[in-house]
Amino acid sequence: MLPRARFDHPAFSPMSVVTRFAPSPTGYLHIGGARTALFNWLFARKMGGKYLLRIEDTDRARSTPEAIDAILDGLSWLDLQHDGEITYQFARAPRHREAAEEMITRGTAFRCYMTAEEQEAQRTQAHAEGRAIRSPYRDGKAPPSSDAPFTVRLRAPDDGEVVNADLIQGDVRIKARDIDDLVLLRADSNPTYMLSVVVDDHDMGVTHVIRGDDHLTNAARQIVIYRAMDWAPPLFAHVPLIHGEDGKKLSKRHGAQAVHEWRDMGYLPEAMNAYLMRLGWSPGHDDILTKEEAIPQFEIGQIGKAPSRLDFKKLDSVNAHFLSLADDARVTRLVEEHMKARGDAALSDDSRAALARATPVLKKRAKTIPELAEQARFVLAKRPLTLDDTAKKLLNDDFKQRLSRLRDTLEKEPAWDHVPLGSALKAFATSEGVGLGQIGPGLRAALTGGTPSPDLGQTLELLGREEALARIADQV
RNA sequence: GGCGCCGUCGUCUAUGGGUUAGGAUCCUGCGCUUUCAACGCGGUGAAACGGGUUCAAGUCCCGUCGGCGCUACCA
Repeated sequence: MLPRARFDHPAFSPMSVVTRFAPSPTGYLHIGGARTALFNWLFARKMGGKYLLRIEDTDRARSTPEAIDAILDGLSWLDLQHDGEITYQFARAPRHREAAEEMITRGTAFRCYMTAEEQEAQRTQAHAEGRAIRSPYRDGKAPPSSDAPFTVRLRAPDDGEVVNADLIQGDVRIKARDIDDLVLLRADSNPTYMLSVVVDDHDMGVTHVIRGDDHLTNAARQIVIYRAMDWAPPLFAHVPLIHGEDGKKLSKRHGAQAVHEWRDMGYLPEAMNAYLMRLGWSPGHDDILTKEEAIPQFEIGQIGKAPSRLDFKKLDSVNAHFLSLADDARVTRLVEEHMKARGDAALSDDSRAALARATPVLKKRAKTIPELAEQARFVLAKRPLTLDDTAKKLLNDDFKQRLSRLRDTLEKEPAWDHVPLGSALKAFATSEGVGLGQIGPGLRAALTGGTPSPDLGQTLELLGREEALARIADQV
């Protein structure tokens, strides 16, 4: 069992900050969850505190080991390492029951013997009266029989209001009449989410609960549970949700929601982090920053209250930024993996080397890995090249004469480097009495068959002397 | 239905009552130029609506509209 909390007083020092990310393993790591994890991680690092991970698997029917792996995978891809051991919530059910029992003893919770029908009737009545549901057993009404099944319910406050001084949303006040006698222990004696979160957050010493604002109204109900146990509640920060490009709640039809899908689409984890952190949060000046750069600047109070939308175009540009900065060998590997995943034949050693040579140039020009793979086609193409229609037109008989002369010039080039090669091209154009516009497109057609490629000097260099000259020779 | 939260360019956002409402991205014009990009310089584009408080409101208050959440023996 975990040690009891040592943070029963809100006057903790910054060093004692404890945050947590608490996903339920019923699917993949959602990008909204990823951002929540990021915010928790950022805040803990900023404060020199701890960032904990808890798997909320109390829903036995919907929780799966595969989902746990997927979530752990996603978090590790994003390099969001948690401190300490992972807490599995279901394993702590005995402790949760113990807390429920304690509340019964304290008189802040009670056994409720309502049948499903009675409950439905109560619900209807509460609905009609515009208030939350209350149990007839809350004040000690005798059970219908000694062996009647029961749930354990929280005894909601009779009057007053509960105030959550939310770090993002400001003071949120809920009146007592709107707080229900919620179920703490089910009839099978398993704890509900509402009980488990409170007990676990308390026992784990969580000081700041940063989560999606779908939990905003739950905070008030949870505060009541803290009071029922005579525990000091943590500080809450409810982050607005992320919506799809159409402004609607994220759902299946928006496509990619899981982080592994973004990885497969060729986005870099550092780009995902940079993009996600700026959804709802702004440091004021910098637009693109790594999570390490964000640590000192991170402020919960700077998180906006309005939901934000996904914008793939913006993500693309953020990804382009990090792609151009990424390590060459890593990018090359990612491109290879992408080509393999899309079903291409494995690269020969020569092709792999050619790709590796091209990566430093190409990574500056591409937004994503698939796009880079597309731009690398010209290096990987095998002779004789297949020409597209434009290339065929460019390579007419007249031009072939000129191409032949260019080849002779190029052959004499001592250094096969893009700078002198570029100069040689200009000098050749001058000697032919034409502009580069009369040379470039045709040469490129011969060199690539029509697919896009970088600057011609670069293209020649990346192809290598032998291959470049051979491709030209193929066309004259 | 009840309760709660939200509402600045298309999008992400800055703006602690007084600004020509700033930046990024997208779109777009021009430049560079051998394609495509990249890059450089410009441009279009915003305070949901209506009241009020105030000398002064995007900023404070109220209402309307719109979006979202909770209202489960899901989390």
